Amino acid sequence: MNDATNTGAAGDIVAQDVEDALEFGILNEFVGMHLRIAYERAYADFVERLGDDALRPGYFTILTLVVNNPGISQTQIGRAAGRDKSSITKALRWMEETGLISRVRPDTDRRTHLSQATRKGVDLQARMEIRARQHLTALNDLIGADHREELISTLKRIGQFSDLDRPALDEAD
Amino acid sequence: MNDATNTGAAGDIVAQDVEDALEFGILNEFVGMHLRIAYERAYADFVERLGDDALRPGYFTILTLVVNNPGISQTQIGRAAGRDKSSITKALRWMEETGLISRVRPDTDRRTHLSQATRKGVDLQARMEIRARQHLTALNDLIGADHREELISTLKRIGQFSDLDRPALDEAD
DNA sequence: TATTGTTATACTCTATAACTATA
DNA sequence: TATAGTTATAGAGTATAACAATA
Repeated sequence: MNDATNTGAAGDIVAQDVEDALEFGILNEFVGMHLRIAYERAYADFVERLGDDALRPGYFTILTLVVNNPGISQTQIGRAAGRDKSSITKALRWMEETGLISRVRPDTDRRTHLSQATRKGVDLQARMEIRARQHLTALNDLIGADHREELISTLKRIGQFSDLDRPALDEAD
Repeated sequence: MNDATNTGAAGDIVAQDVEDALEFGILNEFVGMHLRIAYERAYADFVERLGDDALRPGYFTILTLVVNNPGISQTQIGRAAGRDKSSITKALRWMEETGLISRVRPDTDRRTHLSQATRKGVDLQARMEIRARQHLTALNDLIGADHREELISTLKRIGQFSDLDRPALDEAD
């Protein structure tokens, strides 16, 4: 690691030679940064592979939940996708207007809106799922067949992580 | 999986009972969604653990790169952090004004700005790194000591993934 | 011609809080 | 009182494109 205690005297500063020579320090272990970069790459690959006219990953997630769970509510969608219910409103409205889903307010509880996919929604989801599987196959080539399940279960554990579960920590590493 | 081919007749729709009963379908394998959720949880834990007055993860990443690589340029920081150079400008300007870093335009190439941390910047980074390691320790408890390296190397591989490396894919799964 | 850093701008995704209508 | 969904608003994080200075 380089000496970084110089307080700012400008004369002796020297440019870093090449990118490869950089020191990452704690960033090598900084899971959050690697999660962000990996997420962005996965997102971009999905969009490139499915084309600009297809639904984006977030909407695909919602539509897939509706297709697989006719009668799902907006709140349930939010919980399943790890988002606040308010983040789902616009997507569902758009899907209803576009004819991908229909929503019903049941007499037994007129607060809730139960969503189900229309034929058009089911078909779109099915077409997208084929492409999505190609995307996953490409990712799996990177991940390695024997590591895939472990990766996903690890990500799920991190996703469920909350400060409630959190053990008290008094010292570093 | 439920029958989802209903085209919209409203009478027979039934609410999903409980969240646990939901069908995720392809979403179970949908790495991108799990990456996003895991990233958000990791980000939130970092912020909670370090406090509101500390730098956020993005700025911590930049400051750490500067501390570990005196003389690093803005473009190098961007590449190392997986972001466009334009996304770094505001952070570096702010850190300079706050006295965390100083920047020098060398006579050998007056286009570039070489950053180095001041004493104040080094101290802040060191204090934050202690807390950041507590955050990583908590994450590692979830990840499992024996899975940590593999997780990070997998995330790095996904992060470097580009359509250039991408093999042609003609069929699903 | 190419590169560094800057600026203006805009986009995506998401949450918070206040609201309504129901329960 | 509590819950489902809506709305308005705002924030974080980031990229694109055009630009000036410099190489």
